[in-house]
Formats: sequence, C-alpha cells, structure tokens
Amino acid sequence: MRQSKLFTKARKEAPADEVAKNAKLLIRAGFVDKLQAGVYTYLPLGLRVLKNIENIIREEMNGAGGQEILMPSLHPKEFWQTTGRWDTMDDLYKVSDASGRENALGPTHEEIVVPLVKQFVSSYRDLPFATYQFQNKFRMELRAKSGILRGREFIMKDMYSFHRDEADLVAYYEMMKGVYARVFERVGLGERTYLTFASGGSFSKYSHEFQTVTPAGEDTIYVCDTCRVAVNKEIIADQSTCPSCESGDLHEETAIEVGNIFDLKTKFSDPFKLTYKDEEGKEQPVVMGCYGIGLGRILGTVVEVLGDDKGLVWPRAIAPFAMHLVEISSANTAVHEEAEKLYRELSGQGVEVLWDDREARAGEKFAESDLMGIPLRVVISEKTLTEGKFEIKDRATGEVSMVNRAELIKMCAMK
RNA sequence: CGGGGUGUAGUAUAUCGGUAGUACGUCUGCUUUGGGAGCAGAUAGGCCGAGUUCGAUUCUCGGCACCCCGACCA
Repeated sequence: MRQSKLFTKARKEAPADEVAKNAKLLIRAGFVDKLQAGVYTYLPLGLRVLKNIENIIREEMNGAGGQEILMPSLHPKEFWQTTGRWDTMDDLYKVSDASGRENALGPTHEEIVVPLVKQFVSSYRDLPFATYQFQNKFRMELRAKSGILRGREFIMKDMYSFHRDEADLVAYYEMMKGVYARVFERVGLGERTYLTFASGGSFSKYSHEFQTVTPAGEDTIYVCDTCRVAVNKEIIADQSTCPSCESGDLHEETAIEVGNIFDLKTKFSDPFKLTYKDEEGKEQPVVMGCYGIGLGRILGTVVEVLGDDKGLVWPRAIAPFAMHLVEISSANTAVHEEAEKLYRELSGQGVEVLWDDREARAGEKFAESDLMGIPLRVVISEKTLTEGKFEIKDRATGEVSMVNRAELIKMCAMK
C-alpha cells in the first residue's frame, strides 16, 4: 500500500489523558482511535493486525474441528431469563425498542448458541462437535481502563463444544489447551504466556486461563518454573503448591488474561433442555465446554510486551505489513522510480509492503517507521542508489545491513 | 459503584476576574532533504448549564466526559 493514500496519520504526541502504553502507541501510530472510554475504532493499520490475529485463531480453531458461524449481538430478553442471567449479570447492556421490547447486547453467547444447536442435536450420532465465532461482545464495565485491554465493546473468539459425556469433553478440553498454547505462540506471546489454574471449573475443580506476564496486567499469578504453568491468586489461597507438579517453588508475577477455557458441563444445556438420545434411546443432557480469546486484548498485550521507547514492534506473523519501504527523497526521481520498481516487484510476489512515497524529510519518515513497528524497513535513497544496494533494518533488533536485490527478496520471503 | 484528578484550536500546552499566547499540525510561497527542518504569511480554541460580578475561560454549584486508585470482570 502507498502510504500517501493512507487516510490516517501518525502523530507526534499521544493524547494527554492516555496513560496505558498500548493506547498511547496505538493512537499515535494511527492504529486505533478512541470513540469513548473502552470503545475503540480499528483504523486500517490496526485492523490489519487484528485480522492477522483473527486468521491465526481461525486456522487453529478449524484445525480443532471448529465450525465457524456468526451469531447476532441483539439477544431477546427471554433467552437470558431462561438462565437467570438477565437479573444476575450486572454488566449486561439492556436495550429496549420503541414498543418496549427488551434485548441484551450479547456479552457472551451461551444463551444463543445452546438454543441454536438444540435444533440440530437429537442423537448421540450428532455429537461431538464444536462451533465458534468472532464477535463483538458488550460488557458494561464500570471502569474501562488500560487502553484496549479492558473495553466495553470488544471482539472475542468464542467457541463452544458439545459432547455426549464428561470423558469426551475432558479429552477435547485437554486438546484445546495445546491449541491455545499454539495460538499464543504464533501471535508472538508464547514465551510469556502460561496455562494458569483458576477457579470455576464445574467438575475438574479448576478452569484454565492463559495469562501473559506483563506489568500492564491486572491479575496476580504464581508461576511454576519447573513445569511452566501458573496458579491464579484465587487458587493460591487454598493451596501453595503447583497443581501440576506439586512443586512449592512458585513466584509471583503480574499478568493479563488473554484467553480462557471452561468446562461448562450441563450448566447451559440444563436450562434450555439441550439433550440427545443415547444408544438405548435414553435422553441424556449434552455436556459443554467453552473457549474464549479476546482479539483486541492480544493485540494490546503484544504492544505492551514488545513495544519500546520508539514505538510499536510487531512480530512478523501479525504485523500490518511485512516490509516498510521508505524512499528518501521523493524529489529525486531516480530514487522514487527505484522505490516503485521494488514495490511492484515485491507486491507481485505477495509480500505485503507499505511504501512511504510521501514527500517528507528523512527524520520524520524514520521516526514514523519506528513508531509503526513494521518488522523490516528498507531505505532507498541517493546513498543506497550509489552503492547499488538496499539498506535493510530489523525493527526489533535495530540491526542494519546493506544487501543486494536477491538477498533482500530472500529476506522478505523468510519466516 | 466508592475515592481522587483533569476538561483551553486537530494535537500538546501557557497565562489571566477585563484583547486568550506558544509549539506541532493544516493551507500558501520560497529554501532545505539520512533521524520529527528554516523563513514569511494564513488557519483555528475556553465541555454544557446555572450562580456571583459592571464583566467569568478564570470564582461557586450542578451536569457531562476522560484518566487514575479500589471493588468487579475476557
């Protein structure tokens, strides 16, 4: 993409009222815009990152047998009354129309997915399966905070699995732990993300969260280095050893929850009478699990973890572009033509390039390039033209090298 | 929802009970061109409402918004 056509612009300064690193950098670099507290627009650059994260999750969910759907956000009141959550969930957004009919803006979708699958499940032969979606969730946070990490409207991947019995759920649930670990690995958070034991499981005593260690987090976890898992604060009160290896050597960390998996058992199938007939023709309740990941939270967490004093730093897998092609200066037509040639060549090979073809001074272009955090920066200038090479800089390490055309193309194709 | 803080051009800020200033941005012209340039000119502002006052952006009260701490939560 030509940067001169990008309708958003980077800013020199972050809004004074932003404190969170993720919000400061993402707003400055033109990746997001804040509409109100906890409610953000994803601008072209930010959306590209979000979509990359989404695609990684989609691949992994499909790999786990998930079937993608898209459920609505407007939920009839009756569905939420069936589970009792219309009255008990205090962060539920309630809206009513001109006729007085009330709806909830979906904070999660158990109330919708269960009646949905009820229409299709009647036999043990229909089980198991899993379905998921990427959807905007609404939660009336009393205090939105930490930039995009805790919003009132946010995009979440929520998957629901349906099983004939607990054994089948447990097997699937265990598999999902691995799937989730792979998601966090692929988006660049693998090193700092821990499977964390939390309270709330309906039969296994635990539910599981995935917590990424960062000072920007709002949870306290206790990490076991021997087996690379962690324990949530709620759990540590009851036991002081690692639930996995029984080690007592746990150390405290601040972390943010980037995903969770939950065994729901029949918590939602019961109120909606979601059942199937087993081999003997006996009616049995469907056993469920649910699996969530907040996409914006992953994006924000990556910024918190990898961003430096110059700006954003994106892992290649989710970067908005693979390469930032910076020409200096546009007044020099030879430079401009060489940049265009490289831009066309790389784009033709499927390399996603952001081409800074604007008429601006070098310093400004470099500063903005650093701010945007695209993994590779290639500079074309009179200097590089004279040398007959390209200057390539790795945003994360700061390493600069001069390479020829073939080497450059190879570097773009890597990873 | 309890506590605290802050609301001044697009952004960041200054001053002041009496004409609201600066920088960046944006626009025009010229110069400049490897780390957010220089000169000249232009553009644009007091969150909303009430009160005090001759006069309020400033003081008082109320509302709203945003940020932080706490509680709650992906």
